[in-house]
Amino acid sequence: MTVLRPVKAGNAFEETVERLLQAIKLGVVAYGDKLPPERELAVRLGISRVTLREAIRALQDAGYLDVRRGRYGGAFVTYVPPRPDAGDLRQAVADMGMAELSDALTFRLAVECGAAQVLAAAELTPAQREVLLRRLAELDAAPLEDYRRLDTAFHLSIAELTGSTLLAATCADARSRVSDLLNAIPMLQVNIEHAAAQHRAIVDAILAGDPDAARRAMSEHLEGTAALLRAFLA
Amino acid sequence: MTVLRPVKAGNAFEETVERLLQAIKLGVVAYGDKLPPERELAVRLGISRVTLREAIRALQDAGYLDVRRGRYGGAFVTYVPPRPDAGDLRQAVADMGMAELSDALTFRLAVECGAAQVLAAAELTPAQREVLLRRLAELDAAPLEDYRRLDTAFHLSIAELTGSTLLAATCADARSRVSDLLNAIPMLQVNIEHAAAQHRAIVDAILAGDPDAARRAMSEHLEGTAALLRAFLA
DNA sequence: GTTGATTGGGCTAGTCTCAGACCATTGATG
DNA sequence: CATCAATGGTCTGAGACTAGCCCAATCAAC
Repeated sequence: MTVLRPVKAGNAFEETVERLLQAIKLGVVAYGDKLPPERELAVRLGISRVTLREAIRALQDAGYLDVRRGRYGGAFVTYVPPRPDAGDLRQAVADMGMAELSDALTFRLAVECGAAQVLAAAELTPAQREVLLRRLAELDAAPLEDYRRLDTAFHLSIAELTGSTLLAATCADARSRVSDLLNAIPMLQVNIEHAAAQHRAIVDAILAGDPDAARRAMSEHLEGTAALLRAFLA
Repeated sequence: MTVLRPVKAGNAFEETVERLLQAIKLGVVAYGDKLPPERELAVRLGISRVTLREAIRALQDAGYLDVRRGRYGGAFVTYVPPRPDAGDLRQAVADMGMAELSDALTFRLAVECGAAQVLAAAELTPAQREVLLRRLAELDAAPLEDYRRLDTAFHLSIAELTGSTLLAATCADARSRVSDLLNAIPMLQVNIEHAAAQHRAIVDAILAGDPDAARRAMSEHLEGTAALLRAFLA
């Protein structure tokens, strides 16, 4: 009875902290950027300013944000992803539990492959093709410290370009469930080159309008990082 | 910025009504069945009994439930899916909006194809194979009034068998977003036979361990119903 | 019948969340 | 240096939601 699951994950405060953390860790707001003004953000998140402020305060205490008052003030992101470390990885997995990890990886595989397939099956406008190619180029040209963020942006673009906000939100959710783990994997040059070739294959298949190839390329790519994860746990 | 979307869709009461309606319309609790006792259900939904009772009361007033007190009492489902009708369909689409409909169809296509692919790529136990075949057989043998419910059960089984509760919940959500529309499509014998062949193809591909074929079969099946929808709107 | 277990019905005190108003700080601009 | 717009900081009263408790109805079992 998967449908009679909890209606809400936690209280508004916890949910908000989680969501802001997601935005920060996925790099939607990069280091040095600031969040939208409280009044605006509260409306977008569908919560009161009081609750939002409590969440921001918690993230400030935890060292993710630096809040400054006055005009041109705001909540600035101070978080930098930790240096990849196999110990952190084991810790992150332990926090999460193997069952939940497996669930998250399966979930991500399914929704991202689904997004790639759907996008490949759609007729893309020149503007959409351009977005995809630009994200790919940015990722290829990325300095190491921006790699994760731009990789995330690339993957999320595929879902967003399908035009389905539900799918985009689901892919963002799936990604954020494994982001701590991905961030803990040491980035080796050989892996990055391997990933670049896979990214290229995904884009080629989408632009060629080949859903099967797109699915296969995305599947190989994600299985690759899943295998890396398992390798570092063994 | 798809990640800074609302934290919650509505208040607890509305969310609960929606969730119970989902369970009823998807046939998770069939006609004549009763919901779990209030105390138990409230815990499972993560809400207070007061809020749950308000939701049940609303569904009772709307004619979906019949609530009886005392031992062996409970909230019994009285809802029967309306007779398919093209007028209802147009109405349902109008209530929903074309953009949201398109979003929901894309979403469903992506997640269900992803689930089929993942399941085909997994090594299934004999028990899992049996569940899949049983659901298929039940659907083939279904009397017309049970068809929708068993069709839903078949589709959800694919997601559940992947072992990912996240994926199962997402597929249930995707299905429920279009269930009103599916229920409004007149069921012609020729369509049911066509669907049966597609269901068979999906199961065959999964049992054969062929993710590409599974994806393709699911995609064709869902595009078929999507095309039916569009046809009835033209 | 009487009993007892199970289930819905209802009340209360306390916490969480909200909307809205007002205050305090900052810094660009004139 | 004075102004002022933008932004975070704070308070309050109202409503939503919760946990926990007890009451009322029903019906199988004895």
